[in-house]
Amino acid sequence: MLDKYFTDCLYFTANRLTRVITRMAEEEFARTGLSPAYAFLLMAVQERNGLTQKELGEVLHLTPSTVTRFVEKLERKLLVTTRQDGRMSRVYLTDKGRAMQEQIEECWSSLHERYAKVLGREEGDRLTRRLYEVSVELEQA
Amino acid sequence: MLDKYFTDCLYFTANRLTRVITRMAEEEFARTGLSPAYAFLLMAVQERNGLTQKELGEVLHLTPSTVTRFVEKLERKLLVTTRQDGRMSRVYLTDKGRAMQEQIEECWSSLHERYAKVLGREEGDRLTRRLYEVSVELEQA
DNA sequence: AAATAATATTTGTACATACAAATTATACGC
DNA sequence: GCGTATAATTTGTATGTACAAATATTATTT
Repeated sequence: MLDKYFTDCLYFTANRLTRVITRMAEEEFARTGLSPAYAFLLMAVQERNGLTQKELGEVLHLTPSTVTRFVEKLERKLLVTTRQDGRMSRVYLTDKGRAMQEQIEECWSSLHERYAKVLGREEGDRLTRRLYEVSVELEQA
Repeated sequence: MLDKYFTDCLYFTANRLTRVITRMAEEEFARTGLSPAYAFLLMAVQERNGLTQKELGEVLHLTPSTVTRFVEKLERKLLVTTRQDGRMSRVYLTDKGRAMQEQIEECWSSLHERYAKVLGREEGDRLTRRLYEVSVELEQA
C-alpha cells in the first residue's frame, strides 16, 4: 500500500496533522477576522504587554522577520502599537486590541473543545504536551 | 508563565513541531536539490507510476492546485512527465527521476535515524503513527 | 572618543500552500 | 446527438513563513 510509505515518516505526518488542525483553527478564529497565528501573537502581547519582538519570536517560535511582518499587519489593523526602546521594538496592545481578547479566548476554547470531542480531553491534552516536548527535544538535534 | 498558554493548544504545538521537523527534513534532503515535499511526491510517483494528479493529492494530502504547481516544477526539472488521459493528467517518472530514487530513500532513512536517535526508534514510530491517526480522525470533525 | 563588534530589527526575495474562478473534458438526460 | 451537469485540472491571487543581506542601535575595546 502506498500510504505506508508516508505514514511512517514523522515529517509527513506532522505536516499532515498541522494542515488539518490549522484549517480547524482558521474556522474557529474566522469570526475574529484574524488567522490563528495572529490571534496567538495578540494573546502573547496581552500576557506580557510591552514585550520585545525578539521575545515574541521566542514565545511563538517564529523568526525575527516573520515577527516584524506580523506586528506590522496588526499595527495596520490598529490592534497593537510599537514603541522603540533602544534597538528593541516593544509591542503594546491598543484598546481595540484589548477589546478583542475575550473573543479570542472564546475561539481558543471552541477549538479546544472541538478537538477534545474527537480525541477525548485527556488524550488531546496529553498529545499536545507530548508534541511540545518532542519539538523541543528535536530542536537540539 | 506565558508558555503555558500556548503549549496547551494542539494547533500551536503541531505547528511548532512541524516547523522543527520540516527544517530537519530540509537539511537531510538538501543534497537532492529538492525540498522534502517534492521528494515525497516523487516517491509517490515511483510507487504508482502513472497515477493521476487527483490521486497524488489524496496520497500526499495536498489540494489540486498545489499538486499542479508541484508537478509543473518537477517537470521543469525533467524528473517527471505528464500525459493527458481524458480530463485527467497522469504523472510518470522520467529516467532522471528514477535515477534519483535511491538518493531520496537514503535521505529519508537519514531523517528517520536522526529523529529516532532523539526519540527512540519505537517511540518515534509510535508517535508518527499516532499523528497520522489523529490527523485522519480530526479531518472528519 | 573612535573603531569595531555585537545585537535587534527591517527589507528584499522566495517558497509552500491554499482558495476561488476559469477552463477543459467527459458523462448523462432528453 | 445536443445541452447541461459533473469532474479534473489550471490560473490568478493571497498568505504564512523563512533566509540572507541591509540597517540601526548599543556595547566593548583600545
